[in-house]
Amino acid sequence: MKNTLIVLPGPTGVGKTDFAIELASRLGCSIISCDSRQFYREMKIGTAAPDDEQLSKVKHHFIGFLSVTDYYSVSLFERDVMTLLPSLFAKSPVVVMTGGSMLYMDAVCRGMDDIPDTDPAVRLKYLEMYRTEGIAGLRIALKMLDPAYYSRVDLHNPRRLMRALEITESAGRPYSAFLTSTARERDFRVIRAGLTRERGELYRRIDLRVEEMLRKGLEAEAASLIAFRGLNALNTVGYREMFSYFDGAITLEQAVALIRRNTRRYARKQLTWWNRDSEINWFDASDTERIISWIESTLKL
RNA sequence: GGGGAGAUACCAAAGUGGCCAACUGGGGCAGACUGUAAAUCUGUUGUCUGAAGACUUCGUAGGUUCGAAUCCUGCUCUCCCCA
Repeated sequence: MKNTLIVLPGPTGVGKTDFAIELASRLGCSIISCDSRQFYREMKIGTAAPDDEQLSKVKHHFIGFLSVTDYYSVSLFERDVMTLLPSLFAKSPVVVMTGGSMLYMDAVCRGMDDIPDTDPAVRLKYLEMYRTEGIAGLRIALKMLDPAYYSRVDLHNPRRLMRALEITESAGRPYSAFLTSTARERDFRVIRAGLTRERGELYRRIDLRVEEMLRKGLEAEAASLIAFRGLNALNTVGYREMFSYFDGAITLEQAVALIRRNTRRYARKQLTWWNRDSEINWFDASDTERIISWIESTLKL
């Protein structure tokens, strides 16, 4: 049997963690977590990271291996997973990967193009340009430096514009020149079983999970991280809302309502992303046996 | 009991004779996405339609007018003040 990565995408709160543990236990393999916020060890509660009991059942990788102050990125994740996988496949012909970070998942399954690192000073330069000249300034600059990308980028999105500009300037070549839009060859097979649920059911589970986070001490966890609120890792549902509660801008009740709402939105966004991935076979997450039997029969093919 | 204010689409809230199917915000729904991605951004939101367009809306029942969410009258309800 060819080495196979069993990928389980699914919206937040759908029940990926439990299912992945069940599956990996049966297959006797370990789990690669693909959740860009569960990477951080200081953010266990708000990201609903697997707890000690769950972690003791199956070996997990990429849970809590970073500090919020560490720099990390999609391409580093791709590199780290590619480095780790051979050793995992040496122990088992299958490996389970689950999580909610769409781009990170794609990076592992299809690869990211090689794009050079940027000079932080260049990023600051364009951030400053955005502040002083607004989106229009970024557009003018991009139109000049990378007309090809300009013609297809979302011209309303400052992040995308600044990113393209900083790459172009740092590398001395247009950003678009680095984009190949071809999937990278992998020496293992990838099969995808998407976990979803009926929308109302998913929303109910999200609400319950937010309640559980509060019981487990989300407020205290967020409070302990308030000094790091400016870091990217903390620009995360569950923490942002708590910070504005600490600021006195909203009540705790409002913060909780916002966390629920923003989590639902995130779930929808995830579904939108995966919607265009025709290689995902979708299942109702409650159909554990059905999913497992599909995976087992697919592995034999 | 007396006086005043108001009832607008899922919610809030503009509109005070034609440019109104109705500003705007929220929410909902949909979409984009190549190292900030749980981020960042976009569209749409009365009904039917692919669209042009048609049809039904602004508490309710009438009326005035070529024409009403906008003016008049009755009714219902809500809020505030005085008793």
